[in-house]
Amino acid sequence: MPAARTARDRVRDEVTKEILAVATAHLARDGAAALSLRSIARDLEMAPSALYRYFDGRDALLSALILGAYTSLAEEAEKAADAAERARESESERWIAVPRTMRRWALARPHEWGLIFGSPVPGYRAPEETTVLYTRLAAALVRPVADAQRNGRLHARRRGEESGEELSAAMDHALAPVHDVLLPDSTPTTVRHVLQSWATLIGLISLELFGHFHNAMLDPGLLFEAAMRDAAADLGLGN
Amino acid sequence: MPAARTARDRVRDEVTKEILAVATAHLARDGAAALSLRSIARDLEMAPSALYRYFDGRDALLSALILGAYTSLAEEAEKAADAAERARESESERWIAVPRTMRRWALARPHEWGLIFGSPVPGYRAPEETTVLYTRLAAALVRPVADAQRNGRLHARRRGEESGEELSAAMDHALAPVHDVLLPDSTPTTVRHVLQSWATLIGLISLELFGHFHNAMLDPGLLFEAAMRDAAADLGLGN
DNA sequence: GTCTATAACAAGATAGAC
DNA sequence: GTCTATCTTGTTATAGAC
Repeated sequence: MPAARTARDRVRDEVTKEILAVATAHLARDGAAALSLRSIARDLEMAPSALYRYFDGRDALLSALILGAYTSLAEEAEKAADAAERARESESERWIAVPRTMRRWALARPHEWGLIFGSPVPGYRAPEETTVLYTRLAAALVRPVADAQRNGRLHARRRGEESGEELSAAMDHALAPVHDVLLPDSTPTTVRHVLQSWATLIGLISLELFGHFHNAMLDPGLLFEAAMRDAAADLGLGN
Repeated sequence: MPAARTARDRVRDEVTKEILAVATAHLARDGAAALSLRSIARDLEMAPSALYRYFDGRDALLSALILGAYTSLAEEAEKAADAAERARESESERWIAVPRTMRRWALARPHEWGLIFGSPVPGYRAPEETTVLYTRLAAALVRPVADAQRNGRLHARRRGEESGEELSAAMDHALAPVHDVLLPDSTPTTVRHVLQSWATLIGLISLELFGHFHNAMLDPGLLFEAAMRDAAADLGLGN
């Protein structure tokens, strides 16, 4: 049936893109809270009500922006992971590639970072498709770990085990989803370290972006590099 | 001059408290974005414009709420640090006490956590007084580390040093503010580990609270405990 | 059917007169 | 303290143009 792309369809896509472009610009300038349909309509020189032909309302537009942010971040991460893989860098360098790219991405578009990792606006919960993109992002980050594991070149310190990690049973179960989807060949300890590194990574970028390092940590980038290096060592990635 | 606390002053304080109480309740129910002066005024059965006699506007009210959140969190953290100190627990247990309290606090009042550690609403930047409270919070967290250091019972692994931490110069400078204010007797490596732990701590709680562990990490509390235990080990705190 | 504009409604923040 | 006026916002109803 609709294999035919009518002229109207093309115009519709065009206008949709324009709306999203203006909305993204407003988001970057004023933040999500200040996003206003009327203001976007003014910029586009159309009536506010006309926007409703393209988006169900403010919430739907915001959802589209959230989805766009997720997509952009996931794609950037995958590109970085691919590049590091092709460049045959050391394992720890490959590991750091994605975090570094995420930080750069975040610094370039802080409000979009906030859309993903900031306080969720109650009501407009993230659209369903974001879970797929979240997984793609996580998979890009984890790829060097999975590769090293597969090649038997992962020499984890198993810090926890040394001191007798007794909670394995409950912990294993709690880690199962990530374990199964992202790192099926790895040990639970590796999965746990990956999750902790994920928290450190998100925490460092958010603290920097949200102003918590102001006058405290003078060079967040330096700390970030050191932290991700530590994470690589904890995971047992060679350099 | 106004050493005399007139009756009007007392009433004014009373009403101010009532406003803050209602505002806090609304915040907990609907989140910061939905905070509405009119709705608060309705609950208090007064005219919306009357609120301007007590707060300069919506932004000022929100600033007061932010300040309240900081105060509450800092006080809870200090109480937890005091209790752990009095209980003469092991050093790693003392270290975990404050993070554990922070997580509990956050789970009980997620919107207030978002006010402090979530995406900042552009415009209402945090009031100046928050820096003092932020320092009190950090000092409570760090107290066991400083004590162990002072008693010569800190056996840091100095993981970074082993592999030749060449960036000491720039890193030392970047760490200086935290070093001087919070941990003057410690090594830069300890300060760095504290900052990384801080990021992990904030990251874990935020990820949990903002829904990123939904269907991924089934028991965030377990991961939190393990991560903070790891942090204690990295810092060289005995158990 | 599809798009757009006009107009209207409800809710909100805020300033000023009283 | 209140009331009123002005401005902004999201949203919808309606009617006309392609």
